Amino acid sequence: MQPLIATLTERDQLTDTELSVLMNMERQYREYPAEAEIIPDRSRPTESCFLVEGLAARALSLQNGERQLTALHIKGDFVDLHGLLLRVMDHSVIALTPCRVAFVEHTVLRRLTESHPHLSRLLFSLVAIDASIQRNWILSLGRRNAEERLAHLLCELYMRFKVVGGVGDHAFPFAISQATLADVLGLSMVHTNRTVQHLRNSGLISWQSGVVTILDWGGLSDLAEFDPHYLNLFRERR
Amino acid sequence: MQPLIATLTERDQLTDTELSVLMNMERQYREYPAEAEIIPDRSRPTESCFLVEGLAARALSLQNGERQLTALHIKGDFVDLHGLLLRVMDHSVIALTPCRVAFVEHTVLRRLTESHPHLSRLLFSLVAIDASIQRNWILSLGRRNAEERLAHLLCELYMRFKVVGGVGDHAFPFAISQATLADVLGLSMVHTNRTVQHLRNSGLISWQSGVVTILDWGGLSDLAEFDPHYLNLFRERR
DNA sequence: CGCTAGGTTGAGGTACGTCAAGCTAAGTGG
DNA sequence: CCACTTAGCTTGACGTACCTCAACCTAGCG
Repeated sequence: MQPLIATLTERDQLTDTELSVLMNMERQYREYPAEAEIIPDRSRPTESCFLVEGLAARALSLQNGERQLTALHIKGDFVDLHGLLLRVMDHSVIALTPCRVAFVEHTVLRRLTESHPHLSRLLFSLVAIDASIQRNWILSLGRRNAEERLAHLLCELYMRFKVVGGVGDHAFPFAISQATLADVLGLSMVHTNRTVQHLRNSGLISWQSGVVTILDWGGLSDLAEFDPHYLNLFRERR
Repeated sequence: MQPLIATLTERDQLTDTELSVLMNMERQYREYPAEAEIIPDRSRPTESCFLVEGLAARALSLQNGERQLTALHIKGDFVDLHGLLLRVMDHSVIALTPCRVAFVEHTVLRRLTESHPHLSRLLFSLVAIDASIQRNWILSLGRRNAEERLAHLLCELYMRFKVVGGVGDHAFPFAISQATLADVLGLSMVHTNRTVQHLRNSGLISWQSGVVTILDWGGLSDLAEFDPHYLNLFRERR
């Protein structure tokens, strides 16, 4: 529960009642190996889920098999809250690394949203923050070159990881293959590789055994024109 | 009010009470000329708005002045519902053509969401549908070439226009410059021009005096691999 | 009649993609 | 301990989808 609570309290204060509502929320934990499908496209989930551990993604594909990941999720992210609103999935959610996921019945969530309006708004604001992140990905894909795009992604991930903890000094776990990263960046694998190497050779980052370390935060965030505002990492009456 | 009600009833049935709540919702209309800023970036709106007439967009920019539009909005779209959740804007909303916009105080909306949970969910599901559209733009920008990207956009817009009416047979108003379209597609103006011409010369579309006509829906939607499912254009208990 | 915004065209450059080969490290079986 | 396999990373050569620059064209408008 810790990561989800951290994600929420970063955005607004929770009352003791709200905290205990969350702590006591009926849920079921499931484990997924890397590459597993957590929620299939076109399914009609009857429960929503949040990530407790691991890295997951939303995936969309073309008929020729090309794949684009439209969001990356880390522990604390309510991955599928919008399933509560949309009913039929328009994309799939997959585990990129082994994942531990907590599932909550829609009925439980719906009851919660009706009895705790503030907590409900706070939860839905996570959906809005996700949308805000997606807008920034659109900006990256449309107007940033490969290097800037990767730099921006790494800045974003570091800031998000800092909220839920478990990161070292400017370092965070990122145990995915470059082929997967290519599906995030909308690039080919080969060019992704060259882009990663370029950031490494510029001394901006290191990336080894599944851990990214940002060696020069100023340099990387300047290159990316990174402005964390869109992540809503501030307490606000919501 | 008609377009908003059409947008909502396309997704779920409204009770008479909900209809009258909407009809009687306090609101204020404002007009904007093309290019005007409807909601500035970094502002803290105290009201949300929906489009009654015209074409609007969400805009994000880089320091060098390059611009990316992250969403296109037509009449009936609740452009800024998420301002209710996020407080500080992370992008600007601009009028692409002359726009008529209805503003509703956050206090009014908040009261509504607390007294009418179903209507509230239905409104928030519009936010989720926006996010779903954004995911598809990410797919387009990451994995579709210029022609497929434009084809997909036009298919999407036609389907959305059909819901709110006022369109001819496979035709809809699209009175923007190719430079603006380039900012939607993440392309240069020159290449956008060539892409438009190519679709025209293939006999798939015509685009003149601000009206796009899809001459060959099958051809265009095949080219785009368009599947309207993500627009949630079906009635569903929400 | 001239001005202007927007559309069109051509020529040349570049950031990417594709293909194909080779490398490295970790795991597997003998 | 050593072949052998495999997944992932790396490199080079070459192709192409897009970008940039710059000119010109067109229709609408004062």
